Amino acid sequence: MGVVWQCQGVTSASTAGAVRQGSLRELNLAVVLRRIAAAERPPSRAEIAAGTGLTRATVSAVVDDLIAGRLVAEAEPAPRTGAGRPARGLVLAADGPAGLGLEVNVDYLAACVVDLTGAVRHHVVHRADLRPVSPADALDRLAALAAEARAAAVRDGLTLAGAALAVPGLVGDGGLVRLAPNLGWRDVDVPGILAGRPLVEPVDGIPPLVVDNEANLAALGELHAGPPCSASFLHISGEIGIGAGIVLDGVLYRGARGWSGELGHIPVHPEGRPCRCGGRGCLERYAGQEAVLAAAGLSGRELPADTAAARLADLARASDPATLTALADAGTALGVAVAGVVNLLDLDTVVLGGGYAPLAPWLAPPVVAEISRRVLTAAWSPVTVRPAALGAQSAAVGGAASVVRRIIDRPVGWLARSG
Amino acid sequence: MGVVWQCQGVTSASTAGAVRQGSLRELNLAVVLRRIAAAERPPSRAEIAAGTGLTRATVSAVVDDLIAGRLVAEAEPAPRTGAGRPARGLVLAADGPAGLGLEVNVDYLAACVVDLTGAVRHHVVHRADLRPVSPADALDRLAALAAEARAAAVRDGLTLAGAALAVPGLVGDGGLVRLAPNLGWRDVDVPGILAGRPLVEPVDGIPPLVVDNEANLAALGELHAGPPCSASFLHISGEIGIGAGIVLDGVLYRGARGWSGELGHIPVHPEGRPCRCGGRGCLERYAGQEAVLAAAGLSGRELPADTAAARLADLARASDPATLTALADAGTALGVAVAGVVNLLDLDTVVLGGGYAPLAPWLAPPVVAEISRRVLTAAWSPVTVRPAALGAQSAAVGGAASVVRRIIDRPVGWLARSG
DNA sequence: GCAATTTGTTCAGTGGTTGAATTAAATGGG
DNA sequence: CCCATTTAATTCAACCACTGAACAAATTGC
Repeated sequence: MGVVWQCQGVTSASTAGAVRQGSLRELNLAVVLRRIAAAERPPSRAEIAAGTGLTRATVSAVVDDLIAGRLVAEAEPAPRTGAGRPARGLVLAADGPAGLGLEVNVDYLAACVVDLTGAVRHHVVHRADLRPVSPADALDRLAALAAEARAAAVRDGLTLAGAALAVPGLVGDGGLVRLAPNLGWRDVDVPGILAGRPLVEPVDGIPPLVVDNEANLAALGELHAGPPCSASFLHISGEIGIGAGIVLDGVLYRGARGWSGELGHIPVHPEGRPCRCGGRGCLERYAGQEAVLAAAGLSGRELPADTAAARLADLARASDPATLTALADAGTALGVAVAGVVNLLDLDTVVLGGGYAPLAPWLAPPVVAEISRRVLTAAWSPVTVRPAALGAQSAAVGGAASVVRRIIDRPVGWLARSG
Repeated sequence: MGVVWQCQGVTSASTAGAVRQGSLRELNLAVVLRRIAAAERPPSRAEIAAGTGLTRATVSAVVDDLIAGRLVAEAEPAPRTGAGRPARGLVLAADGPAGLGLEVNVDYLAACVVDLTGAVRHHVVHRADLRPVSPADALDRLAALAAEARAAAVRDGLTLAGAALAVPGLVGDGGLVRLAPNLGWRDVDVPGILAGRPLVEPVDGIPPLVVDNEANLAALGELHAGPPCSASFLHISGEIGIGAGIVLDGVLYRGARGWSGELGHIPVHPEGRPCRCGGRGCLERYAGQEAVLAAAGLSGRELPADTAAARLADLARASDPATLTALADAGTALGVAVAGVVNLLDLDTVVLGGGYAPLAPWLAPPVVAEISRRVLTAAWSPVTVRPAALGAQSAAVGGAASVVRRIIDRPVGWLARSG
């Protein structure tokens, strides 16, 4: 089994939308499964029929297929509501397909398994400074971690249907990592290096390995694996660089070339501090990790990137004046950039993730202040600023969740597998 | 026939996506019609079948329905290509349904009719300073203009299937114009005022009147009525305020509450000139019409808003130094804001529309300069900055085009009408 | 004139939804 | 305890729209 990369979200223009005979069932499988996934408590076949407009007969037939394919299970009877035959509740199966989420970052590797219900079933983290390690060696270690997670999943009766790898950098066509500055990677052909490693079972319609930006996958995690949230939000991953995942109307927006979310280089002081990107006054120079550490009187080189945020949070909790000022200034700069984004996109939620998550108590107030000062429509309806629900490891979880989401959105690929 | 407002792009969550028996034909009607609309030269039934994956038999049946419903017509035989029975080309009908586009702006009213092919069949403009006129009176005059356009359309055998009204302001639920500062409107219930005026024939699935922001409709015009363009772009309407219509992956993004596109209040100098919005250093204060006129030594009050841009263009063509400096500075400020947007959204095209369209020769170079300086990914693939293809009146045309687009995207509503 | 070729139509066959009738499983009143 | 009532889920004949193959139509080229 080879490892193939496939661009996410690209629909072939050739046969786009054509509805053939069998597509009817294919589409209705997805409709019913999505409804089960989105419901707050296990719905009955009758409720699904009433909600979708399909006949009870059709829903029964579709549900039979889903149960036979181990995507759905019948839950214990729901609490009595009144007269009549009791409904049998339907839930997503916890022993069917699962997604494998992987992450390479500056000072750790991670692998996790998420099942259909969105539960994180396994999670392994391997701490190590990966800057001096070659890409091939780093991916070797990652493959070992993945094999470990896979074995654990198989023991639970789960089938890994696909994998997603989060990297802190720009990803181009074919899973090529164009540039991951803090990792020191440039033009690394990840699928090529991992080729031949059996990470997952092949499933029609699910790419065996998707490589994506860390911020994008973290946003997907917030959307699919976290508690119910707004359909249009910005997830900010504050690391050394500042990336953002943009979710609009419930779908991740990747940009014309897949390079959206470069929040770190939004100008906040057009003729301010020079930036390594060639511009001046980029947000990264005011709210990036290095800038905040320097303003707080710490040197970023001394401590691993991952603990930098924790260190700052400790100092802030201890009311260290330099740290409090540094965080307030960073929050203001962040707020200026975010206010512009909110004015442009009319978002109702901003999520502080990555390294910003533990610092949210100090960053959120100045961000909110700038938003209410600068956003025209804030008067009519408020903008929520909150820390990421999944915390720092959300990229790997988000990647795994994006895999199971694909199955929910197009279950026929999985059903065709087991025959 | 009452006038009803309906929010664009909102799919009812209740029956979302359920595919019933008849939906099959409904969806395939749309697939085939879209293909005919998107084709560069009239495609044959066989070409459509090959392109969509449907059978020739199915395509024939679908096309028969479309021809019977006056949405499609057979074109004259295409030039010979070789052996075999010659194909009969299919084109969108020019005598079927059409859209009515309306616009209220500071110093003019406009009405236009666009047919299925995207051709502007009629266009009436009524110049008048509307700032001293009450909303009810302004809408009265607009209704008269609409009646005129309607009569002309009927003479051509066209049927008006829906109307869209562009206003320079924020539009809330129910077509309520929350705030149109330059018009002096606040909480104007447009559908209520126009209620009872027969603007269009009722067609299932097409709201009789959509009220929308001018920048949104202008972007839709660029997308649907202009020459083929990128699927992800920003259309900037530079008037007294600066609005933007955002098209992502071929669909207009309206925001969580429908208030996206407030480009004018993106901060470009966070502690710079105070703005009437309450913030400081908003783009509008550096690149808005009033700011540019003042920098060029002209007073905005003297001349109607519409001719201000033309006046500036004249002066620039005559190499007036103050005007050239003013435009260069405005372009730089615009470029700073746009660079941030492009970094965030990874757009490949920026369209200068509204009052910026005639000034594009002077504004585009500094915008391009800021983009190439500040956008990380500009090195890999360039960003196009160009004037709007439809020019200044694109909002009305875009509104009309958005109506016919609805018919192309869901023809069954129209077909159900004529029985 | 005839074979070759491509387009478009006809028609029996089939997959999947529909709607009504039927069975299943509970509650509650007499 | 029995039975009417109520709601859930299944069964089954009917029907709609697509499928695939065969056929008719229209043109080129030998």
